[in-house]
Amino acid sequence: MATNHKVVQLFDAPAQRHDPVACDNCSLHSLCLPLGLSNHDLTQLDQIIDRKERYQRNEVLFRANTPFTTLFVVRSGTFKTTVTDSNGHEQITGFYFPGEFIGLDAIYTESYQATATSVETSTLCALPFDRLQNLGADIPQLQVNILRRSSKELSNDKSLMVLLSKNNADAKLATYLLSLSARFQERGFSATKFRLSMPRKDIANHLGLAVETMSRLFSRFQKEKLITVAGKSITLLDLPKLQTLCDH
Amino acid sequence: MATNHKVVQLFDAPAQRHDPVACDNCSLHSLCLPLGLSNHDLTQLDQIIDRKERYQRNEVLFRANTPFTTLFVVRSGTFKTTVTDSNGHEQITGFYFPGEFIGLDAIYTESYQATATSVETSTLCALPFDRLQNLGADIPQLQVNILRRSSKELSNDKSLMVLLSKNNADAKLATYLLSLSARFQERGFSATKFRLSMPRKDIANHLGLAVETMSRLFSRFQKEKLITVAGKSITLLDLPKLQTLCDH
DNA sequence: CGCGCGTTTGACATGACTCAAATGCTGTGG
DNA sequence: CCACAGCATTTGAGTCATGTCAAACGCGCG
Repeated sequence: MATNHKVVQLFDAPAQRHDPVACDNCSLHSLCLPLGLSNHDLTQLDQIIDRKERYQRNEVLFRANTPFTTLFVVRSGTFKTTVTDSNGHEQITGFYFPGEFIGLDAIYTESYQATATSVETSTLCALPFDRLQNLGADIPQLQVNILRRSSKELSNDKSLMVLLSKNNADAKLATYLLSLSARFQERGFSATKFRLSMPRKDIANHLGLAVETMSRLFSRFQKEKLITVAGKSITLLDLPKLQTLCDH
Repeated sequence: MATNHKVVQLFDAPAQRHDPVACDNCSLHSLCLPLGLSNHDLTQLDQIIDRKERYQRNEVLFRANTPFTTLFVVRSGTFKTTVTDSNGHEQITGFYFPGEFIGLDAIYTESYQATATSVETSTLCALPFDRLQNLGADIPQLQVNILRRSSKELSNDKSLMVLLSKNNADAKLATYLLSLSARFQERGFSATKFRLSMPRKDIANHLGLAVETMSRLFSRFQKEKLITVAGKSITLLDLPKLQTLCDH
């Protein structure tokens, strides 16, 4: 088995299959920065990457308003980013799965804009930004790849904004589930059966809904045979119908 | 006078003051790509920029799902981007003011993710992306600047997501008004008195509210002496109180 | 086994949407 | 210059979805 945990962590498998010490044999290769880089350039990139140890649940990776030094790429597990308003109310601005970048929005301001926390046991790669920029001056393709990642996150965020401006809870949840589905599929996992690594409370917060509404939605969607949920595992039964729910 | 229009267009002034034909003497210089570039590099950048003619109200700049070729920078006026779901319902994903980039989210997908439309009479600079990339290979600082712009928009979008997940209309409008205020101030305009170039309907749509709710909010905010509105012009009277409204 | 937290379910209040209509503004043509 | 058409904005009344409060339930962890 790929893991010795009692419960198979959805995203541990690919990272551990090869136990990557280099980008070269990382299963996330094609989702990440190495894309299109020569072997020589890849070796240079490899040398500046710090492969951090394991994060347990709810450990803080960095805090909002601290100096930006490092970009992170999730290798396994899940992270979330949160901002806290002056009332102390927390708002989750994003979940991050393997191959996704954390901290891109801090490049401009040179300080992290949100607090990043692990949602479950997770690992990641750390890319010191100054060294990455030095490298980028010699490897234009690397700069392009970083920009492309940033563009991709922009594109995601726009979709999320559309999701959030829907004034209909059904549409919000349906859209969110399909977005998860697409991201999992992109990573070689099932598009219809996956594990919700984050608690209901976090999904609700992220979607701007009350936990109770979330829970009721899960129940109703199940009654309507759109999904089946059992604790953290979920199966999407009727993708087309979920799709139509998205459009109000 | 800087303009011969009957009504002074808020953002016409700076663009017309110097009537820029080159980045060098453009008043948006410091907000835009030229930042930190040598004169030599700037000349090269200048040469690939196409300074488009004037757009009238409600003209389409590009449509969603068409091939991405060009980044745009607003020189004067306002643009908006919209996505349309399969029900034909439009959602405004962003407004763009002078010095802001349109199309950054299309770099990854290589097709525009939204339709861009002028909100009022506007002008812009067009940057062919392939030529920009060629130039970037020789000018690392240019690549960095583009990435920084992209990062800045990410940062903006995250804020907007926080705004949209608020389930309280007062907070949404207050946050939005303060965000406009900050952007105007950044461009050297008053932080408390400005013109809403977009119709109420568009603001409502952008914030995920009904037009009627928007209108009622404006009325109530006025009654509570937080703002004064007269048609398209608005004055923020009580920034601190607006600020507290943002936090639910 | 029992505690605590995450989740579910119920009852109720309320804020925002919908529908409807009045009013105001803008641009156009006579 | 005025009249009018069309659209944007405002205001009102009523409904409904979602939030809030409260309590029960169940699962995981110590």
